[in-house]
Amino acid sequence: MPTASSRLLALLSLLQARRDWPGAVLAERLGVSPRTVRRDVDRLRELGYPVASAKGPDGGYRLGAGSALPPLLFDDEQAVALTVALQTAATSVTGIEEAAARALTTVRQVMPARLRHRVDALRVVAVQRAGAATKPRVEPALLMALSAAVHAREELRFDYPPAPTAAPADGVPPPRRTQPHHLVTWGGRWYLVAWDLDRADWRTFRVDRIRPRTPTGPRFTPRELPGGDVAAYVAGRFTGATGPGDWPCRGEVILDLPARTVSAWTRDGVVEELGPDRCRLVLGAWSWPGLAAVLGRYDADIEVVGPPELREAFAHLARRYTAAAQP
Amino acid sequence: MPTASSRLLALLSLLQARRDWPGAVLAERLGVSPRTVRRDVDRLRELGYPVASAKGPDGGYRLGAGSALPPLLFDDEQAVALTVALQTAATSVTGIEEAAARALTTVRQVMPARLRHRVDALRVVAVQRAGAATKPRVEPALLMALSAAVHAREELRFDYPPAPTAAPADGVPPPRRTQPHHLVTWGGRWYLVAWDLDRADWRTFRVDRIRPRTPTGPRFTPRELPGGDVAAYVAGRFTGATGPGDWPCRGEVILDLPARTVSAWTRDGVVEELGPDRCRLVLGAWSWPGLAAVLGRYDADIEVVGPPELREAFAHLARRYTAAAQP
DNA sequence: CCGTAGCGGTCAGTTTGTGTCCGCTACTGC
DNA sequence: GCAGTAGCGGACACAAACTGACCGCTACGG
Repeated sequence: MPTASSRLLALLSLLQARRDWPGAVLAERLGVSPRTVRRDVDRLRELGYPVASAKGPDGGYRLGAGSALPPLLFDDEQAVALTVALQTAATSVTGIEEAAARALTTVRQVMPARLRHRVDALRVVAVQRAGAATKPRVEPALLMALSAAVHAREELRFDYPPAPTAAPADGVPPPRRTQPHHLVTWGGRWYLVAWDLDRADWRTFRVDRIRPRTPTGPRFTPRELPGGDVAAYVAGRFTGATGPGDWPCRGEVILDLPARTVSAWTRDGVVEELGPDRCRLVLGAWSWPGLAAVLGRYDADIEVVGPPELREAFAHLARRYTAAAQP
Repeated sequence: MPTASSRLLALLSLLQARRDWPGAVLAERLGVSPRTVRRDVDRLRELGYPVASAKGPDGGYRLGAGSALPPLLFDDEQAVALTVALQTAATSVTGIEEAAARALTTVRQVMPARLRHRVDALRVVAVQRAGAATKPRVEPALLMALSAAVHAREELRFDYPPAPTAAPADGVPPPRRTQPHHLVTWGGRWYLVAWDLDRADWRTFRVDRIRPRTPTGPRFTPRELPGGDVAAYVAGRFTGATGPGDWPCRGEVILDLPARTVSAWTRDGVVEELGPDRCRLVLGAWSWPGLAAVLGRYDADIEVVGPPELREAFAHLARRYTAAAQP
């Protein structure tokens, strides 16, 4: 039998059972020398268990907070929030579902019995919106690394292979040099909002395509994001001007509908009121026919402001729809 | 570092998180050979942990119930998952963001310092998809009450006011009598999947409209959901037959595109492969023109299978698009 | 009846664990 | 402040274990 491993677990339960354990007693109980006990305690500490020790007479080892002692004082709402958030984590963020499940069982352990029961009773089924399976998985370590750079305000270099749809460039693109400002999740995908030092402009990078290079660069002083609000910036990024690989097509139309109605039905895009039953809509999409199709959703007369490609797409779709309407 | 001992703890943690773990997957996760995984499992069994295993295809390891686990600690991945899940909780579930934030600070307290720093460094901005603000807030207490009924298998009576869009009925509808089976979140909304005793059929209720009545009824024996899988049932509910207030229009078309391509671009809906470049798509929407418009996104020839309303909608949209294409 | 997946034996090479010995430091009580 | 106690940790040599590779075997499901 593997004496070392099982002894470690035994040591854990001994430390759990009593407040103070002199090293000599532990040595005897575990059948090893005091030196080995000290080594085992070290190992536990390396694993993260907070083992406190006191020197001098009445010294000894004791298991500190963090694993058992103070049952975590959650109120009911916190317990519900924890459970729901961890059980549905996969819906908004791919790639961490299993870690989230483990985290839930871990916190469960340090809860008072009453809350533990609540957690057990709360079983949530999070149904993915279809298409979620195709979302890229993001490594927790990568998230951590990027966020650490944001937090430390350290310049970040990374490789960023172009999207496969992009035209093949000549040779390997040089690494990006950036000042990372925000880590953002939007629609189940991760983005890094950063100032691109070479392009001297803000960029929104897909986290799953980022390959960080070491070492990180010097510290930088954060700039102010245009508009100040990250959420607004990112939301606008996907509807406004063409970003790197995002919304290659962007068009402008006038709809015979109240601005209120249109914005209620519009996920992204900019709506501007022109009259009680008339508004301007600027919207982005991956392709011109796609954009034209989306604009058809509004069941209202459409006047194309531009660009011409959008007009052509409407003509294209009109032909296709005419054909589809034939029995 | 004692790789063997910590690996045992990691193995325990993994086994807790999921029902079934193929040996090969565990081997990869732990960074050892499958042989060593088998040995580790043996060790756990020697230490008294009930690890069940199944041979053959779909085999794997699973942790039996009932054993007292050693105090497990958060590892790096759990810390990241916890932080991300709690910071982005509002994205998938409205109404718990504040409780989630408080829960995070509470959990933070029982983490080793190293992980605490990681948590602090991980700052995530969760950007709502537009339209999320209109999502109804759901009370944690209500979720808890419903989930408790599901867990306890107690029949549930509740008032369920009809959607405001429905025709005004005469008088107040009587309370629903149901056998609640699953609590489901989908696209930021909450649903209760239950067997409606009066209608003798399955129903999907919007949680935010449910007003429970007390007391709850007697215990019931769960029925089997058609198809067995809740996720599939709910997903189908919103794309298939008309549910309560969901997807009033549903149509079927054949597209000249590979099924893979279509499902990659389809949030909801059922895709069926008909050939290498041909597939059937069943999709739901709020209106016929809306459905026709969405189908235009795929930039492929469309053959309408039915219903006739969809064909008409295509003709309607064709006229509109022709007009829009005029300068 | 075949493919998958868990089971377990053997073996060699290497890593780790262990006890012993020893000097050091922190705390307590006298 | 001085002794005694108890935890800390380096060094070292020997023993034990762990690990991966390779093997054939057994259930199970289709």
